[in-house]
Amino acid sequence: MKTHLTELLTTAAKTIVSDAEFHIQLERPKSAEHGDFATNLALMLAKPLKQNPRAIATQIIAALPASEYIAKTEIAGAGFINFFLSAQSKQKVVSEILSAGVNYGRNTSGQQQKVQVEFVSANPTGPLHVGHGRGAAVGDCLARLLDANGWDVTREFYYNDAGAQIDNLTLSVLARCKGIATDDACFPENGYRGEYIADIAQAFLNKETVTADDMQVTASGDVNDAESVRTFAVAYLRHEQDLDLKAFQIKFDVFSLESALYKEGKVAQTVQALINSGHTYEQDDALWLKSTDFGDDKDRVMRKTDGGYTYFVPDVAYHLDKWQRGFSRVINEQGADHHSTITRVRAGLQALDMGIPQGWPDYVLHQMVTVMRGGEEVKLSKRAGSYVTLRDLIDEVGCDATRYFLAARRADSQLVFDIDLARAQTNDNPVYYIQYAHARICSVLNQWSGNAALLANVDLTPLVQTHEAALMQRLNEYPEVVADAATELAPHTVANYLKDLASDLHSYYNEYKFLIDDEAVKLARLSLISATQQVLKNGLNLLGVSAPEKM
RNA sequence: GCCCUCGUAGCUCAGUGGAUAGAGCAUCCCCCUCCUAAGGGGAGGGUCACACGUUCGAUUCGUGUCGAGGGCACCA
Repeated sequence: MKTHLTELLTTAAKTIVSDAEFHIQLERPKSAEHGDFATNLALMLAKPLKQNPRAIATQIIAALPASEYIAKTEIAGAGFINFFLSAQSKQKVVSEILSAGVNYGRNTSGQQQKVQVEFVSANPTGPLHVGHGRGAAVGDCLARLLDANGWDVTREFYYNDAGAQIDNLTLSVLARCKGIATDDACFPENGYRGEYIADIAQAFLNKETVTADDMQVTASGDVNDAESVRTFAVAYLRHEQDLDLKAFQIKFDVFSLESALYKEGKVAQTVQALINSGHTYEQDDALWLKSTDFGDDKDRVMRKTDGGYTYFVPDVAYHLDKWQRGFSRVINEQGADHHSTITRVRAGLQALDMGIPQGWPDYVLHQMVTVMRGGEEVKLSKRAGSYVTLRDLIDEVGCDATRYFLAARRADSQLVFDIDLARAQTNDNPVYYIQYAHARICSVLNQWSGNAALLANVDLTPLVQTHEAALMQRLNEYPEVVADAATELAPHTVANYLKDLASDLHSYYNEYKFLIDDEAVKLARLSLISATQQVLKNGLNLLGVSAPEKM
């Protein structure tokens, strides 16, 4: 419809502005009084034509080719042209949805190009916390959105399993094995003090076996074998995180390990490639990258005087690996506390001189999450010690509500997670509000004894009420929401849309009855709510939230 | 000190270079003989942090100030 209107306006505009440059902007007015679509074309042409915008609007409307889809046009405000669509063209969406089913809203703009979404990527040093949960919800939703837009999506999780944090973890577990209390002076100064460390120590002493992804590790039980403690602790925590992810219903296609980059020589190769490209230099017994050549505010050390690499070197190696695996597009979803790595990783990749685009990869950063209960901030978890775990949250409010709340806000604004609200089974809670709309429709359709398959072909002309028009208009917007959310990398817009759609449905539900004697009106209405049910389901699926048939 | 993000109703948050800035909660008033009241309708509530620019038009774009959070190591 948008395309159609754009064509009409282009034709009309050409009769007024010969060859001048203009482009058609169409928007959906906030108020129904302003029609179904509006354009500011006359306002934009006012300056070059040096004419009153309303006068221009009159000329445009006069030059507009006739269309069966448009019921009325009018000039409003400073010079807006408002379009009112015919009832018939609004009704079309219902049969479109019912015939497309789960595919309604999907498009092929991604042309099956490969895209990788890397998210969560927690260090294997503890259970996942709320922040990881936000990354998981946003990242998974991004992946679903890209898939819906025709991209070939790979979900990837990267483990920093080779750095100082892991040494720290090892020391903490060792201390626990030896029975050193967390408040003892002998306990590692920056050690991990959560209860889970004691669990790992106990399991290690019991010589247990743990499995994570593709690895299986059996503990030696020997407290003098630090290497065994290290591998066991990492495997144990990866397994824990696997369980966290499972509880959150998130699946990854690929797990990448930092340690593997070292083992396979990719870190060394990357360093050599950087040296060869001439963007490095030796100074003070260290190897430096001239990252200032690529927009960084200072040069960065790559190899320390002790011979070890700084953390960003494996990061560059990892991203080079992504590039070589054929991901011309990569989106990294991470906490905003990592934003300083962006410049460095990109600088490192530029320094390789391998034709990697300047702005590659893309980043989506999320801000911090504060958890509230009973009006007070929740900071501690018994299991993890210093932070609220994702599992605590899922156990308390459920997977659906957790996913919804963590994905329903703009990633770049700070998020307050209100546990009481997420638990509430009332209209306070947007998750239930949306799911309830879906369940209500299911209930009505169940009570109707007819054949649902026939609804795709009923006569829709009885759908003339204001509530029906509003609902159809909303359903019509869904494909744009899916497309825009992916373009903007903004999953939260899907959540907002669903809330609005549910609201339209509830209003309609309260105003009219569906199971009535008038067969023609009944079928048309059932058809409309059936289409609404489909879109609610498709949209909830993008968020990874279930669409229950009963509540 | 420098860099990044944010600042919109009492609270949690949407939103947009354009028409009277929206929703939910909270407050107040209404609506089940009726397909799920986990619902609906209505009222009140705003200097879109502040200032100055760009623009026909700025809450939206730019600069500065203030406030919140984060980042600024041969830590990860």
